[in-house]
Amino acid sequence: MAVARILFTLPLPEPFDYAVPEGMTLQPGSYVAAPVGPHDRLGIVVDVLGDDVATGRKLKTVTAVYDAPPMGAPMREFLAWVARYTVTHPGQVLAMALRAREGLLPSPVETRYRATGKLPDRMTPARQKVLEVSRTVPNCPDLSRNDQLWSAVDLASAANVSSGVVKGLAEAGVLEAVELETDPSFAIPDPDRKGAVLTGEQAVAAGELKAAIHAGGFSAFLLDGVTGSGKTEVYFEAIAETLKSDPEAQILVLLPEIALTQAILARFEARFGAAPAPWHSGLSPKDRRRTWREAVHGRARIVIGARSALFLPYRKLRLIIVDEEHDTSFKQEDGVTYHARDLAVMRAKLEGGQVILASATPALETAVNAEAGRYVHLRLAARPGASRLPDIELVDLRTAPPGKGKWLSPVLERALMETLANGEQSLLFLNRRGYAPLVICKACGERLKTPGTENWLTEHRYSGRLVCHVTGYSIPKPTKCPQCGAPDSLMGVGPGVERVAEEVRTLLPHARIEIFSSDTAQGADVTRSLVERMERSEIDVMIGTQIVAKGHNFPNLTLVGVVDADSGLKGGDLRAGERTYQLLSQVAGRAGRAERPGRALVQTYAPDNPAMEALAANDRDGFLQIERDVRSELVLPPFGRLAAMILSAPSADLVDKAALDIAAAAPNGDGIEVFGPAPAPITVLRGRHRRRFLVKSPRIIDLSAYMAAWTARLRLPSQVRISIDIDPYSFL
DNA sequence: AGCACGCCGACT
DNA sequence: GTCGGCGTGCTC
Repeated sequence: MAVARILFTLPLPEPFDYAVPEGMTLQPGSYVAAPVGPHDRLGIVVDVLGDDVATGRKLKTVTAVYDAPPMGAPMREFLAWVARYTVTHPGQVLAMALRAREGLLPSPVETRYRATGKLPDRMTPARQKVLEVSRTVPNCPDLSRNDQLWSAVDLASAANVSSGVVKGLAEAGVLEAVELETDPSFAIPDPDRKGAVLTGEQAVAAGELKAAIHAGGFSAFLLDGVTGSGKTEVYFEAIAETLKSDPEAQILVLLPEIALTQAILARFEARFGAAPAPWHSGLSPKDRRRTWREAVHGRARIVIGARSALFLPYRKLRLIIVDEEHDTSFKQEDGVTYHARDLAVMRAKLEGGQVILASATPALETAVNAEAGRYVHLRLAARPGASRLPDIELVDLRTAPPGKGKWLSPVLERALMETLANGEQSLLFLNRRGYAPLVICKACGERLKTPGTENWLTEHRYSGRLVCHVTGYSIPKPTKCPQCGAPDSLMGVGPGVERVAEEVRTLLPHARIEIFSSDTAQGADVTRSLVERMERSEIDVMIGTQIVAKGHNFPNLTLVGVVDADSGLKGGDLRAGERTYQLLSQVAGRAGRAERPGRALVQTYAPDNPAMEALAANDRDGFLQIERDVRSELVLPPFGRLAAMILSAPSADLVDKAALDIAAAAPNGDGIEVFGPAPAPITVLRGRHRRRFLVKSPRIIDLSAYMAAWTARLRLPSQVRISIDIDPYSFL
């Protein structure tokens, strides 16, 4: 009798051994159920061993093996590598891969009815009505074909009869029952449909990708081109080539969550004649199960998803595309902390496939890898068609400040007036929701905060509330100061989009003004309607948060004003300059995308900051060079390594005490510096007080191993929890 | 992660 | 005298 070594989706210290029953064949990667304590649990076989391993041991028996292709060796290696790198339990990483475990079972079926053409022996008005309705197509989103397939309930209610009538007709053979899979397979993409005609430069890039796919084996590419340069068309060619090269090949396209729109799905469908399989946190349990099952069986050929789609156990993953690879939403911040872009490269390497990182403003890490030759650098410089990048001007707020109580400088005010007079549109960008980011009492100077924290409350006039953007805490705006009791003394300080809108209304009383932020654009419908009205020029001035930076193309937009370009630079975040550059160049790129030339005015108190200078000069590579030198000098990523340890406990007292013990337990290491403890970026989260250590090391040090060694020897009170974040992104 | 076992405070 | 708090340890 063989022995199976099984890794469970539980934080057990190691894989457990089980006897394999007669007649069950298992192999490494098989999905199995086996008893752990009183319950059967899901796991995968990591090894199949001889019966000598069982001698002298009382082993339990594997309960069942699921009918799915076993998880391949590259995926299992990937999961093990992720666990080690992120200092997480292997079982917990496995749980991420098996998040839709219902997909291991066959699709549920539901019974539908259709007319057979036979007539009942006895016709009644009710039966007549049912027959009429049954010849129409039900309004059912799951049926892509023109199927006249009705569920008994829908048919009865559409015909306005009782379900007994339908049942009777089915028994009489007038209606026939059809079993329909609840989770049908996805349509198969067709790589031979014609794509867009590529420009010379695009064809060269596509040619390189195709050659690598044809040659096989791991290779990584940076597809580097401004918005509108045709990156998508180029990687479509790589997808088509991969589909052609192997009838079982699967392709994963990773996008920032916010970019996973109907529009991008439609674009894939137009190119390949089939919509890709979607994967993101908002999927219904049914859709989640469907995509998971189809991915595991290798039937979903193209999966398009947010960062977690990287953990699906594809049967044969050959190509990964990370679009907008610089986007910080690829960094998972809670639970298992990982960066999907970095992991995508590792996964492609282990699978022996290709990975394409696409961006107009590559992350420094990516640029450095490309420069070092680890990635093939494909450049798309030209913007096809008449559109061109806007002229970017810095507005020096030190010499041309806004009037008292205002946030728009005279230069920007004039530009807004001119643009309106020309019948063109303006977009003002300010990455601050609400009316004012801080509320103080004029009488006593009290700053209103979320109780028990240092988080300021933001005034929202739209809703008449004070809201904490960190914890979600929210109260109606008090009529008197909660500290000193002075009436009508609370005053909003600093600008938010609502206040800027108010200022524009005063400046341009006849303009049509809208705010576009996560507060005003709740739900896909409202968002779409705002975007459509902007496209149809029914809005003159749009004031938006970073939600406007992504992807929309407004042909009549010719002026972009950045109200406070410096806000992103504050806070000592090591990627602050980089992120500011990426965001601002993306926002500025919204202007003048059609025939009309655009203009971007960027208000700043720091016009000589390298990020600002490079932005004005449209010199991305120059900017990256400066950032690179700074990071290299300071031995920060990607030239050094960083890790964070966050500890939390129900009380500040407890967490501070634990922090001292943890600090004392830090192992010594050559070149390793430990900073902290300090209050964590979010000091109080869900009732838990948090402290953080930051660890810095040279590149050659295995920082994951160091963090693992440090935590392994800690003995902490059970209320204190610790989590490790390798290569943290938030520092504030 | 669950779940059971085990030792100290407010109840019938 | 018990019911129940959650701290500690185990699961092949």
